[in-house]
Amino acid sequence: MTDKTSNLRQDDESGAAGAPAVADPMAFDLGAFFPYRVRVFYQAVSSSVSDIYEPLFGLSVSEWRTMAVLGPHQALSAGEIVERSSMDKVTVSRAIKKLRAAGLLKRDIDGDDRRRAVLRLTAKGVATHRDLVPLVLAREEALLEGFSDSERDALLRMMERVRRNAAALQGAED
Amino acid sequence: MTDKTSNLRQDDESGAAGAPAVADPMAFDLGAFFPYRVRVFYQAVSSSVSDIYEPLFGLSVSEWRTMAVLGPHQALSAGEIVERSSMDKVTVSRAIKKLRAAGLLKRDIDGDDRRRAVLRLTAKGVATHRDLVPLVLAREEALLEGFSDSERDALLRMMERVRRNAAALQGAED
DNA sequence: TCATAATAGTTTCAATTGTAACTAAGTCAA
DNA sequence: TTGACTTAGTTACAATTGAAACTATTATGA
Repeated sequence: MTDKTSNLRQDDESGAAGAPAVADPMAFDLGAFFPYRVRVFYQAVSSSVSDIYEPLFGLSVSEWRTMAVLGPHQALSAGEIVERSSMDKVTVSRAIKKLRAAGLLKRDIDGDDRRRAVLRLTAKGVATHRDLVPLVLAREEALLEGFSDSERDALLRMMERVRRNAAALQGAED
Repeated sequence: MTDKTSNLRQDDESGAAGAPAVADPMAFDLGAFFPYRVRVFYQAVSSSVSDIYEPLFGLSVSEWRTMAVLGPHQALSAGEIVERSSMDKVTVSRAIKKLRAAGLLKRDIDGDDRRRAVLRLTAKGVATHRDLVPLVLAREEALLEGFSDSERDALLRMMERVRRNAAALQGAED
């Protein structure tokens, strides 16, 4: 098993124009491919957190995120939850439906604009939020165990730089 | 909009035992939550790469990964692809089915163990792999634009440290 | 050697997800 | 006004996914 760090050969002269220099396309190593590493990283983090809120509180990812957004910002519309959670509106709509059925969230139709529904945590929702938040924060802390403050900062900054590079490759910046 | 970096307050005295110190559970900010940032990062990277292989080659994520693994390691069983791709066997089985239908991959039953099927890229599969790999590597490079070698290294190392922390939280190490 | 267990891979089923189409309500301009 | 457009949110539909059950084959142990 080769243990290489990168698929790119930076001292290669041959890749004159657009296509980058590659030692040998057939030698491509998925395990060294940055996006693959990102996925493995993401999956580990993601399932580590959902191991908290799923079995203990019966919440799906989108439900947890909806609760999380509503915690500090009492009284948001579905659209505002979409903005603050980077989920799409269908996902949010369904999360709201489930959370309402579970009695964690209530909905009031806005008097001025009757298309708009204002969402609030119920007393039960607030209690759940209060119980859940310290647990997920503890898990966050455990994931970053051994990282100094400046390392955490460096990691977040680099992730954000990559994200911006990705956004620049699409039309839509930031 | 608060622009805080972390939900944790490290100078808080109150969190004596297990539960970490939190300024105020209701003040939890999803946008500052590390796992949320990881997801945003992952989604940007992931869709940036699939923008290459999906429209241009009609491959799904799992199909691309299967091709990628088979490129350098001609002749693997489905199980070996599972190991090298961190996909589950159902996903791999389906990717193989599609790739066979597309004529990119062929399957031979192992003579010694007839449960086992050995998979190889066809000539067409090799050609596709050869065309595709430089494009995804160029995209990888674009995502890491502006990163020095040592920064790339630092990012990968930190992602791996987090992943190991996550693995340690489950039973199964590494 | 035959019953049981293990392994490779596939299929079934149910849950999750996103796109597109849709309903309902509000805005705006002629 | 009223007809066209926009916005908020939901529903319908199709694709993706994973857990569990299943088929087929091989290994093992009494």
